[in-house]
Amino acid sequence: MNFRIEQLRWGVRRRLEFIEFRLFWDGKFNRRDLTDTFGISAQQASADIALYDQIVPNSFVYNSNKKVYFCIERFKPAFLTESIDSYLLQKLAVEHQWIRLEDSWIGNSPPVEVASLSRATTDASILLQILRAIHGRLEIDINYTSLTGSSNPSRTIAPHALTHGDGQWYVRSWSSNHNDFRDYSLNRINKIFGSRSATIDRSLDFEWVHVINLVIVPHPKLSKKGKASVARSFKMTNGRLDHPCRLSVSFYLISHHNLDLDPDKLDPDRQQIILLNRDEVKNARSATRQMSKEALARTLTKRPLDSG
Amino acid sequence: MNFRIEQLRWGVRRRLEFIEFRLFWDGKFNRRDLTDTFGISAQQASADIALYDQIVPNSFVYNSNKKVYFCIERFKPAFLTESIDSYLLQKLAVEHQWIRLEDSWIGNSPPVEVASLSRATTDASILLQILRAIHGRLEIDINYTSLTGSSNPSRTIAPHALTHGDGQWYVRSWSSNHNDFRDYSLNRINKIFGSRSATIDRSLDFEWVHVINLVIVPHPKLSKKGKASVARSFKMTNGRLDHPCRLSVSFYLISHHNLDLDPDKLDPDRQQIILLNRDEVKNARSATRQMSKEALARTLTKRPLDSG
DNA sequence: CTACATTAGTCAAGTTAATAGATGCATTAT
DNA sequence: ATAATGCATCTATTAACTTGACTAATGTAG
Repeated sequence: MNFRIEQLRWGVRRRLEFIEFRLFWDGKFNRRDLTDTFGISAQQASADIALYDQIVPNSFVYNSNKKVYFCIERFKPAFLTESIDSYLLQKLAVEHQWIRLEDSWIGNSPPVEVASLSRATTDASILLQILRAIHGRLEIDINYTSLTGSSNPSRTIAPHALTHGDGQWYVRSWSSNHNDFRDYSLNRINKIFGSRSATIDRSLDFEWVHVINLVIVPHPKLSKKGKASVARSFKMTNGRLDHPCRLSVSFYLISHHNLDLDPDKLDPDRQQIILLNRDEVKNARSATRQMSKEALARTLTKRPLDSG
Repeated sequence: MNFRIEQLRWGVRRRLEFIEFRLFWDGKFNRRDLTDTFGISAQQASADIALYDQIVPNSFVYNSNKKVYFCIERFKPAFLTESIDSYLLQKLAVEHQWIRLEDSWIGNSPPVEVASLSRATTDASILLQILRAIHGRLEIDINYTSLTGSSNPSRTIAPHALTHGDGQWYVRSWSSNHNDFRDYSLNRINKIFGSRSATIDRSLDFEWVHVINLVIVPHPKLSKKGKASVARSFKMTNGRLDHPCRLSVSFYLISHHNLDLDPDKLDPDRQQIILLNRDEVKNARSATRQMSKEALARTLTKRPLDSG
């Protein structure tokens, strides 16, 4: 019989994919795994197993002793998109408790330890309101816990984008209180009260709009082999990485990799990479801030803007 | 009619979940979204939409003008048990190109920028062989690009666990060449040739087994408000975080958050947190290394060990 | 050693889910 | 005006899945 994977229904395909995922990464599975994961009957699970055997012959053998199906070495996966990330990503997500173990396809897996400090999570309704505000071009009043902190927690912001930096989510927004564009940490927004149409033109956020090229090279004091290794790890070409990124985001990258410090301040092993065009980036940031301020001053003295 | 969500079949449930996900996070969806995502017919999609309407009444209205279903404010989701993470996690994974946009449920979403340097990915077959080695308690010969590097790239390691630190995956292993336990970066393993039964007892990896408590507090030079904010962000209780972690993993945490530096070396805003029991951790590490060495010396002089 | 639980496979009968094909209706683009 | 798109709904048919009944191999408790 001739089977075409594409013409299988979505549900069936996912189950066969599951069988393959387990076979590939765990080297084994049994019928129970299927019935538990998808809530199907034992008969249907048997049928699926038989179907997979037809589509990918010689992929497993049943060991009636241990009561599991073992994979046959060098079987050719037909469903998996061969991305390693699907496995490691699921492991990471499970370890971080981002998803439940039951919702992942990870079966028997080795001990894993994830080095990270867990952060406070944002309330879903807060994120939802932020998304609505971004979409509807709204200006919202928030209760915010600032780090350097004025005593008044009230802010009025007009958010327009999300940023992820260093394990945290930020919302890029116009701040009516400061008359410029800033990042607000999602999990420091305690409450949202009141909203109205925004009067600021998002395209005036020059630090967001302006993309700069970070030129990154291995730390010069590393050995030749060390440099080559770091270069490969960061996917550099000719020992150099050109990483374009928005000015407003460059801050997180620079701070995360300590790229703003003097190269001698930390060990080469620790530092690993340095920013070649440090001054250029620094100048671009201050120049852009200045430009932004002037542009804002011009538009604000004329009339409030609302971008279509 | 009475519907119970639990008795719906897996495939149907996922589709209704999808409708709700889009309604909740995007505020809208249309039939096309369903047919495209799940490869079902238009008729079935219509049926699903009608079914969702029965189960969760007053959740959406059809706008024949714009040809989309819009969510009704304050509808009560019935399927999404998940938190905010299901949304942000998917966004992050898509941005990192860990998963394809088509495989996520993210629809229309705001601009997002992720601050991170992409790392080289590991070959699936390498990870697979590592997993097999961990599982089968094997010792493997690898070709490894070390950072500090001897000129000979060959190593013989007996891996026993995976570690994720600072954006990279490592495999915790016994090194026959160095006679101790070390971390090997997954994407610096170029090739695996040869394998045999391991002769080392994993439980002798004291730095892995030993769990220490990292005592973390906000940077003392932060303002009172700043401290409170940092405390909340890191989910501290009484302004203090007790974070238990394996000694071998503590290194990544400490280095990532610059916890080994003198608190004065970096700005409080930048440093944010400090490690209160720095010396204790340091001593524990060297003591454990010493203990490990002695234990190894004892067992190796007697006979090769193999843990059951 | 027997009795029993577990895991698996299969056949048959019946239900539910999904498809194809066809019709109508409303909106938007040409 | 005409074509194209998106949705709803009807009928007939097929594929997917379930329940129920029966068989077989293995491991374990008594």
